[in-house]
Amino acid sequence: MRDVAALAKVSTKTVSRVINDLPGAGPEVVERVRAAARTLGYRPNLAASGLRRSDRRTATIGVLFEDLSNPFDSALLRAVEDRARHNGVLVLAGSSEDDRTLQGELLISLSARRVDGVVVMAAGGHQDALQQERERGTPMVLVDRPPTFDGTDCVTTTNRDSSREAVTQLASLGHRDIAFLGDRRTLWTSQERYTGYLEGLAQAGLTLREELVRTDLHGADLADAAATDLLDLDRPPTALFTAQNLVTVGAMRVLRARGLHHRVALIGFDDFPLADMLEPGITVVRQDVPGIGRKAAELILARIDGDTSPPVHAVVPASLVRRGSGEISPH
Amino acid sequence: MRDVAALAKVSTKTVSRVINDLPGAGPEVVERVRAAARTLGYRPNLAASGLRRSDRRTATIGVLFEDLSNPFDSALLRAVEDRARHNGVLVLAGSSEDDRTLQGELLISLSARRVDGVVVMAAGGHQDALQQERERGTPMVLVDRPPTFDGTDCVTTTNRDSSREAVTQLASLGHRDIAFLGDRRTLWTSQERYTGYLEGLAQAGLTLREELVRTDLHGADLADAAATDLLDLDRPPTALFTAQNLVTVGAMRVLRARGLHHRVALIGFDDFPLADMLEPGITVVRQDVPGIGRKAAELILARIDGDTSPPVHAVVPASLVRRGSGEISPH
DNA sequence: TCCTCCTACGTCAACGTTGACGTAACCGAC
DNA sequence: GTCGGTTACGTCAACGTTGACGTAGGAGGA
Repeated sequence: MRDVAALAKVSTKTVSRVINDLPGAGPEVVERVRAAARTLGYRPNLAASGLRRSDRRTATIGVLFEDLSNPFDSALLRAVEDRARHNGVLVLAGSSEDDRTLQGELLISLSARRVDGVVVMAAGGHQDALQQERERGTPMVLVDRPPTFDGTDCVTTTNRDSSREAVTQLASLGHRDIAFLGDRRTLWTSQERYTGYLEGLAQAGLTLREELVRTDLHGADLADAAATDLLDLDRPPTALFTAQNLVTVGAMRVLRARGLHHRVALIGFDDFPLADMLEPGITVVRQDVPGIGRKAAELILARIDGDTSPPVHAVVPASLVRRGSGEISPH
Repeated sequence: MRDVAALAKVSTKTVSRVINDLPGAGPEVVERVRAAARTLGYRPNLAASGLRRSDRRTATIGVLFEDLSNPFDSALLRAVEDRARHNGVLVLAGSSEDDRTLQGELLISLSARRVDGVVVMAAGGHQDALQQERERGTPMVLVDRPPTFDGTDCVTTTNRDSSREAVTQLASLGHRDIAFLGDRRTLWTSQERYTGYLEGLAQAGLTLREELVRTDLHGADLADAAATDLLDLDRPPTALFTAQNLVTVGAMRVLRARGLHHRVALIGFDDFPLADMLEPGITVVRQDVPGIGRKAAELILARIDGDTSPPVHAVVPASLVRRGSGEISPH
């Protein structure tokens, strides 16, 4: 900046005025400064600027999801990024692996970089680190899972209602033995979807068969094993409700391996690419991922802009997409 | 920091020493400072620190890919992120939409935030903005596509050789009418894969039928239309080589719609989730995405650490994954 | 003519932190 | 007892930028 000022024969303050489009600089001075900045390849230092400015903004938000290579997470990131860029805000992204310790460390890293706010997919278990960061004043929006503490915005989907709808649909086709395959029980979404499953059973007048419920299926291998085990039961399920996308894929794989993919019904929570191209197409509960991301971004940007209205829990509706696998009757 | 110093009854310099684990602070002073920092919830300001430190690092790198919601890009991001985190480095991520203007703007945003280096998937066309940023001294690694200027590291895959291998495989089954469906011709990868296609034809003694070559298929809709058009030819292709993952999906969709998915052979460039679960399984050229990401991250971290060895063009081998669709004979 | 107001600049200090350097106290050696 | 060296601190300025404030010169009105 000093070099630019020297080349344009003005003070650094005037350079500051020019690059920030502030009044108080004559037309030919503006042109001189612009030219000098161009020839020197000058780029303002946003960190130094933020240090001095009164609002102390970095125009950067943090995004802490579970796994950025998961299609759900990356679609969400993209939606947040698009909305943020609209405001000139960039995104510092990290994967927490659903590990509280790692999430806490990443949160500290983001905090040290003075992000203006964070959008977090909370890791399972207690949320002490999140709550602490929130109480330090960091604007925060949780996505996918709600906070266990007060005063924080959050955006989720209709986990329970949509799960109930899926199970009701299966029951209406005559299924009486509907299995539940879920992700880790520590996750709120898993619990909600399980509750929806129970509600669906109850609504259809079906009794719960405990042995048809498998949870903590973290990863495709565990899902494979659980599905295999279920199909080996004396009275195997005629329909599966898989409550997470990787679990759905694992179950599908097992059904195909056994040639049962046209005989056992399957509804999965979360859509995934190519679900429509399989034989049969996979019926899923589709979340409105761009909608969730956009909403989360709008909330965090509003909070950063000083919105102090009461915390919001936005629920973005999911919808059942019928493609065939969920429309298979029991025999 | 001043508050911590006051509470611990030391100078800010001593606080600095303690939080940076520098010598020159007695054991009980260290403890007092740590306690004070804890009770006040103090977080060092990395921006201010970087401003003053001699190396001027922000421990942040920029990642500029085409579309973070594309599985290829997000897997790459994740690989870079993992390797970077290992060094305490965080990732500022952005999607360029393959738009040079947008990419340039994002590059300026990253530069203003003083990222230590950038990993870029160059947008098609000229790379003036990239070159300019590079010449300003920003460490840079290109992925997926090489630079059109000198002095910059890059990591790509075996586009040409693997494409040739795919076409050779189809020809060896007796296919003589092999179509090429490619992404935008401005992309280096498209050109390389097309060259590989030509080499494969030549190697098999086949002559090129120009009408079987369709390029600039940006997006699934264009791929659909091109595939439809090809299959409507008087002498339609008996095999398709699709040179990008979205194009592959579009072609698959058309083949299925026409009931030709068991009759027309298909090999795609880039693997995608569930390619193995389709009927038939889709034969693809699989890139080693984690390998590419790791290599790119290692290169940029090394450059940031002052590695001045000559620029590297790392080529990470891809491999042909046979799943069925590429093993269909012509009648 | 003189005063006021505005415009177009410049000067200075401060944002939070650390490098360079200073200093007081203590240690061991001669 | 003095001296050189080490340890454990503190002081000061500077990183790149901007808010607060100052000032010179010109325009406009009474």
